[in-house]
Amino acid sequence: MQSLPEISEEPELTQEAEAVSVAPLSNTPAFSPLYQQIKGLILGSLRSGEWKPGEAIPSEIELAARFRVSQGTVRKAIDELAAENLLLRRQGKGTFVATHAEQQVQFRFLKLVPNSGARGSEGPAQRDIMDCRRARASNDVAKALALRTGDTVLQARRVLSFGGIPVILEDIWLPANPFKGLTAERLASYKGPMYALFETEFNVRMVRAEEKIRAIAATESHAALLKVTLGTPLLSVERIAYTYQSEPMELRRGYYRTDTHHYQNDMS
Amino acid sequence: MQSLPEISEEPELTQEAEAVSVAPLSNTPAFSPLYQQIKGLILGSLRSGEWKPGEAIPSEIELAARFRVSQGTVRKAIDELAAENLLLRRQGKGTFVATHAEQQVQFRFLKLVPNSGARGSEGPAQRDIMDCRRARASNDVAKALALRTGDTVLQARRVLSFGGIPVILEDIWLPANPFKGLTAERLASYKGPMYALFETEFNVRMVRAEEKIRAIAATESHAALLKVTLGTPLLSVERIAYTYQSEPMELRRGYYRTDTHHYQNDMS
DNA sequence: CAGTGGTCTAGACCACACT
DNA sequence: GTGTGGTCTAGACCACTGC
Repeated sequence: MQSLPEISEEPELTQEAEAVSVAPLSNTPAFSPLYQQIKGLILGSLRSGEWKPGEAIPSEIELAARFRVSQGTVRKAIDELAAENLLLRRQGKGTFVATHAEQQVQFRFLKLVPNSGARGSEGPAQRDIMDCRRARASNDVAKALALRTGDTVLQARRVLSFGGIPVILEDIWLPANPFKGLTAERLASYKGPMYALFETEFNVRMVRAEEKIRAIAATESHAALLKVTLGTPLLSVERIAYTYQSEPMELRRGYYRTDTHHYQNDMS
Repeated sequence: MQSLPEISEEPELTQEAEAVSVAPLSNTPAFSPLYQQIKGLILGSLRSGEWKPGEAIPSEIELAARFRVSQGTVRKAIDELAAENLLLRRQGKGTFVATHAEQQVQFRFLKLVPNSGARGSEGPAQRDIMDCRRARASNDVAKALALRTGDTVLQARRVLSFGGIPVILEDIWLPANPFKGLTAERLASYKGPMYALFETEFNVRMVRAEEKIRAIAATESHAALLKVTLGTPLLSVERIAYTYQSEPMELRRGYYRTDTHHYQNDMS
């Protein structure tokens, strides 16, 4: 493993640099390229909030000087972070911390689109918060959020409507601690994606998500809120969203009507 | 736009090289970096079958010499093709044309996994071909496959079972021409993924796929073949698979039971 | 104009696989 | 050892943005 050069002028980074570069050069069981170590340092600055979502990070040349590596090495680290949608490169302007509060990526984790229509061709969604209260984590909720059964969680329920038609019913669970002070009123009054609110108000940025999809029959409460008949087939979408690295920060159980919309998944 | 150097020793490539490099250097409306042009040339060789799935392509040094560019430029072109799962890099061995006939990517486009069990923990799938015949393309089938209504297509139906339980019912449509000679017997006797058979027998490699997912109620024929009761909610998965570039080559309508399995989608 | 990211090159060296 | 891909560097130049 190559060692990062010592960075005595950057006291807040020295510790991290030492933490990732310890092993000698040859025959190391876990070889880690320099650019991966740089990537880890940048990730650390993102996690610590040194650069906030939407802001520009230092230029490649500055970062190369700070870490005492070549610009090409910094570039490769940034390339990977940009490929993971954590950073956004803009030629001539700089490199920016990605955010959910952008038009182009309004619904980065919502794959439901109108049937045979261009995405978002029907105007913004109407969001109706039905409920938001503190509760105790059940077994499965605790497991999904890496909490202990009985820990306090925030639980919310909302309906998303498009063109006046209710299409999505969502139950949302959040760990209480990072989201202290979140209320139904705050949720209801916020215009824009919920994940953007999480960023600006609670400094929580969702970076990755896993979804498990099943087909179920609408129960009475589903039917009432989505205005369908009892037993209508619905998509059940269970999503766990993660922050930087792999800390689960949200559990969301969605129920989607698929008469006017469908779940779109492109693979390559 | 930069020009590719002339390659007089490579007659089969000269034409393509000229085709992609015409404009002068400055103020070009459509600037295309050299590595993108190289990527296009490599893609052309893949499409033409110069290198077959599973084979190694020439080394970076050889390709750099052939295209008269530096190794770094070839590397960047290969990097992107590898990121798109068209090539597979193996350190110390070479770069290989990706194939569906590998254990690790057995079901690259099948996202259905057993509930809370490791993927493939239940042994191989049992494939039962129910039908395979020539037919005329209906309106929607023709549109999906970029054919004309009434063109000849091959239509197949099969059931996939895991651990003796039927889980997936699939209707498959293929354009008749590229798959001339495909029979139910050939499908039934082939062990392994269908896409691997397409590669070896028909030189058709599926590279990309789009899926539209809905929840539906099982019809009588669904119920009979999947051994569920009439009206059971099923996932309806309509997939269009594409070959190199963007030619649609397969339409597949799948009906998934989601009692023992679920559709898993990871986003980042 | 200066500053940013983007491309291209050439060379050195490292890690891995096969022989 | 030889050949492959993988990393790192240094420098030159190009394209885009905004002052």
